[in-house]
Amino acid sequence: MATTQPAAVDRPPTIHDIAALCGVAASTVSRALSTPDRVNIRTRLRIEAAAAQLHYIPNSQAKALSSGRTGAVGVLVPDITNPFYFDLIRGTQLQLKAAGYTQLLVDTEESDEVEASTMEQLRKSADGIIVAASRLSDEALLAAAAKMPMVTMNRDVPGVPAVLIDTPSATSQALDHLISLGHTRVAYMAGPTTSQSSERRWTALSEAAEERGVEVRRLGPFAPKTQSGAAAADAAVHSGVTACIAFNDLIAIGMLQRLRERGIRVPEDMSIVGCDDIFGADFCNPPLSTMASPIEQAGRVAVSMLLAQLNPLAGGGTRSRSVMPTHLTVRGSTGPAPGATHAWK
Amino acid sequence: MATTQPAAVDRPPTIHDIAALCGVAASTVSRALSTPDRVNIRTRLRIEAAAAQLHYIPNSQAKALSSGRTGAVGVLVPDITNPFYFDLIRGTQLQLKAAGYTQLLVDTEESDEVEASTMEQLRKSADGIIVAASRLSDEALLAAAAKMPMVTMNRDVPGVPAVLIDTPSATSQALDHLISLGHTRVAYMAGPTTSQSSERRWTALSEAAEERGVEVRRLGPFAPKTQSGAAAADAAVHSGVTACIAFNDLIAIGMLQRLRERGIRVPEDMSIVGCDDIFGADFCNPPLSTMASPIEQAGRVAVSMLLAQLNPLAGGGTRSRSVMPTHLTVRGSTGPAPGATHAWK
DNA sequence: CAAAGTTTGGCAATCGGTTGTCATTGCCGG
DNA sequence: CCGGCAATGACAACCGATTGCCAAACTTTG
Repeated sequence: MATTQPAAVDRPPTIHDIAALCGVAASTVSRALSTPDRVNIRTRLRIEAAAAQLHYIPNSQAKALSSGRTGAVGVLVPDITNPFYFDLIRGTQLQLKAAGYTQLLVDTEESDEVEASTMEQLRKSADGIIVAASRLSDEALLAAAAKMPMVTMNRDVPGVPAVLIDTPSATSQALDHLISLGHTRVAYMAGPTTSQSSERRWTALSEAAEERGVEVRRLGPFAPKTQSGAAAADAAVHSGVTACIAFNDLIAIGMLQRLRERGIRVPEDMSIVGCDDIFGADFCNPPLSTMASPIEQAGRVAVSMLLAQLNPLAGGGTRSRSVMPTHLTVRGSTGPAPGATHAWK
Repeated sequence: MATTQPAAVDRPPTIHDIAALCGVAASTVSRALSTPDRVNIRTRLRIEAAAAQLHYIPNSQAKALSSGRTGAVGVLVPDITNPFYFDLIRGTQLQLKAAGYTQLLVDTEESDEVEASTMEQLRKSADGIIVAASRLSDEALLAAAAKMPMVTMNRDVPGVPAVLIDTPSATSQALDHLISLGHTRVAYMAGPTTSQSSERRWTALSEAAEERGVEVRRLGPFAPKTQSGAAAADAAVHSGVTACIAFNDLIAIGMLQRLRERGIRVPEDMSIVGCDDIFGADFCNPPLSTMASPIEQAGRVAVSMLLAQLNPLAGGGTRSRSVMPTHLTVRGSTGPAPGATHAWK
């Protein structure tokens, strides 16, 4: 029978091939595969067998086109090479894969324009997006969130679901730590002015400083890269502080390198606290005291929140905000202030 | 006129909306936008104006479905959190974006199965793929390459275009460096057995050792993670060598940490050479001597080679192999062998 | 000025599915 | 034994573009 022969062509099988093989309509195959209950069990089994035999793989493009759902989620990060995002990306990747979604990772190059145009592009090719450290304005974010399901990371805009890392509270831990070591003049090495995280940290830090009666000055802004650490270190030394809390570990590590070059000892002459506990923070020299949090888990949570938006049917109230705890991890880059006397001496 | 009013609906505009607005057929709009020469210049301008006015954004799904081209390229890496891939990913991302392609990044979790199934999935949603450090067999890779345009990174399979990083030749530089420091007993800390890079390095290294009449032993395999460094360090110490060449910087950095814990000084008691010059290699303690190469550029080259396959029309003969140079960067983790006498003494 | 050649742009099929509509079938109780 | 209801599966429209084919309009040439 010429009509019964298995797909003679090389081209990947479609539901039509399966339909022909089983003697049913293509739509029946579609239903058997996506709405099993709406089809006779025997027919379904036949279809499934045929699909397996043909090594059928559904065409995601076609599926997306007709159903409107793409099965993909965009993940936007400002800088892929920033180690902070490694764990985040891995977290989202794992959780998305577990849910059968594909991750579309995009580096927005710390640019609000790239970010905006990417979102526009993704609007039709993703079911939702996760935006880390957005550079967009609150209004722009809100508008974008209205057009497609979205979860932000480290960006708190009312009305947009977010996963926040509680670094503000960690900054007071860091400050207390430094105070307990006798430091009274501390600097905050700020990140990009467009970074809300940096602003939030500074706010928390200056409030804490006021409560505790110590002086904290803000220096910068500095780009979140190790190269900026040199300028940051010089600024810190010039300002006369004995300890610094950096916007993130990249700046902190860069400072470590610069201070070493200049012969300024850490922590004897200057204490440094980073933020994020990125890859490298534990083996730099000296190992960096830093504010750590479960970043990979943050990525998973972000995905869960997004998927909850996408499939409201499933149980579980949709939380619109999730805060990840942060704690200070003390390593070798912080020590007693120069000339400080121990209280219990 | 009810018919002339701009798209009343909220839904994103399609070519049909543009066609209606201009009073032409949808196909004309399609041509005006993708084959400008085949349409009257005035019509084209009208269409372009309408498209701009409507903020038209072509639906990539639909485009992919009907044209067969998706405008996306898959990039498969075994482990996103390995810093080695940061620069690679950034290189591919930049070059792909410049060419108007989208990058689909997937972490294959060092698993050949995940890798294979990902390729299968990507077959319909990407125009080609770049596979870094594949865990697949030569046959499987060759078969996959026959089904879709592919470029491998650090994997040399005849018939499959590849970008290779010339670490083998760098290993002899490393060995010469160690020999010049008086080392005669050297260990190679191997990577995963499924990694062809590791095998190629070992082959080159043992040949070079034979030529130079020094002893090199192979230890391992070790997983390419800092955690494996502890076992590697212990094995190295136990074997009695005075210098190690590690499969990559992660292992080397892990060794550095372990040796420090055990009170073994680097480089006084043991010299360590890494490979890749990843983020962190310059600020670990001591800074790591390592074999460096232009990874980001390698990513760009891989993309160029793939795009050349996709658009054979454009000039430029299709190279099927590209080798990136590698050089030894000496930092603080290598020094004179214990008890060695300087030759010029 | 007509014949021949070249643009130009519309029609309709197609990509591979999803989904609404509806006819058919079979089972049930009355 | 028949009407009514649920289950089943075929048909066809549709998602938003691309593209082969062809007719109309225009240009060139003899």
